[in-house]
Amino acid sequence: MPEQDLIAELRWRGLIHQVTDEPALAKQLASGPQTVYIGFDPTATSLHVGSMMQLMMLRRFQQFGHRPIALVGGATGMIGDPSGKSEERNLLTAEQLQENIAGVREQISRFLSFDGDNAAILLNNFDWMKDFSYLDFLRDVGKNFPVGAMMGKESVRARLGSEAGLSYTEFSYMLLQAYDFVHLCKEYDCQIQAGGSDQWGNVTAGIDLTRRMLGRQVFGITAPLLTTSDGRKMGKTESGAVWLDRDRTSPYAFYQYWINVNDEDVMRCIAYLTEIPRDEYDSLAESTQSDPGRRVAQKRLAEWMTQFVHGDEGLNAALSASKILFGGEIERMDDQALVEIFADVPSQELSRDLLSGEGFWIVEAFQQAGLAKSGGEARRAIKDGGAYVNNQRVSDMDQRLTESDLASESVMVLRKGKRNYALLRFTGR
RNA sequence: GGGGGUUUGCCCGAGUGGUUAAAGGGGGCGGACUGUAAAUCCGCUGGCUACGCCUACAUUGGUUCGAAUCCAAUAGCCCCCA
Repeated sequence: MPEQDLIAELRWRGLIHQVTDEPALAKQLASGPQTVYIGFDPTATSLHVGSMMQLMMLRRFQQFGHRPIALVGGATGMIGDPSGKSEERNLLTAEQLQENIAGVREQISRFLSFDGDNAAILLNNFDWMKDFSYLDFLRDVGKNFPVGAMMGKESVRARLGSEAGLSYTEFSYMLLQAYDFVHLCKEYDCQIQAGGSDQWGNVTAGIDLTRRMLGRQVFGITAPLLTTSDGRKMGKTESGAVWLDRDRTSPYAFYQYWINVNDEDVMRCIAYLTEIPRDEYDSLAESTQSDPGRRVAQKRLAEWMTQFVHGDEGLNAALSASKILFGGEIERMDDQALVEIFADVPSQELSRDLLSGEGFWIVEAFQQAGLAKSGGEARRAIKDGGAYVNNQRVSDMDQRLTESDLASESVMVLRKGKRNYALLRFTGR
């Protein structure tokens, strides 16, 4: 692919929020392969969909022949970036940080190519920060930071104006990140730092520092944040963030998240997060416009994302689970298949004896399954017509469950409302 | 330190002696509609061995046949004077 198209590619996808000296950067990009870096905070053992933007950004650079550096913030993670945070962060423990770094590294490595002329590089800034003494750092780096300029940064101003305040530690964060850029520029000839728009302050701090310390012009480019049309951050559900790690967010839940994206947001997600090309994008946009009910764009987005993050088998699992959970009869299935499909659903093990004799009272069953906090709540669900056993509505308050109500050898599928499922497994004797 | 006010169910907020498990709104949960959406509409929203019983209106103790409603003390919050 011709290098000069990168900017155009990023632009039509809406991925350029701010750039420093765009004409010079365009020239630089056109002059040959460049090295670009993005930092990732090891705040958890997994990245979430918010970080996908950054990951994809590196991929896009790589696809256009540039060399990406993914920097895991082992050192900066010890401090905590105040950008966009309204309160002082708790410091992570050393062990926690180690685990996080390992998890994040593993994930990043899955999405970049480590072969060829422009093989990606994975670094940890702890490696060059660990031997930097406090005194040396103050003399070499700190000296180049006018406090006035630091005070002007949005991330600092926001916090100083609030009750939460800002510790010296977090105040110093930007020096560390800025120095990363200097280091990468010196050691890897890295001249571009990318990131989310909340990183603008840190990025420009790095650019200034590089100019002062190395006398070199380097560039910054930030992408917009992934937000919904009403301004909220995307990638959050009631139960928390949407993670890339299948143990935290199953392929099914991941798929469902994207399927449910609003019409107003879906095209932006496709542009920002996928590599679906322009012409298909246009036809999806057209379809969303003319026939929103079919949700062609949502399906494509969910499919692409799930496939990309969880592979073919992840996507297949998500698709088959979705099919059953949103309609299908549940009958004559086997334990194995049921448990797989309902992998996300809470389950309870109960004694099989409950099913013999009189049977197991439906109200009690819903309580045990965790679908109702009290008997009253369970009764209400039944009265309101919102209680289902194996996807069939229950109307009789006094119903007793027996072996004939099992959906498979030992499992019963209870549901309250549209989507609240729970499994009861009747085992033992 | 003195004076006044306030305290209600998940939240806000009516209610000043008896059909009050407590108006109304929000939220939540169901249902209908729908596109596994949004909007809209409807129902439910203390517990239980459930047409009955129990526990609830800051806490404790009183008055009364009967109190969330009256009295007293205690605690929290708010305001005014010093």
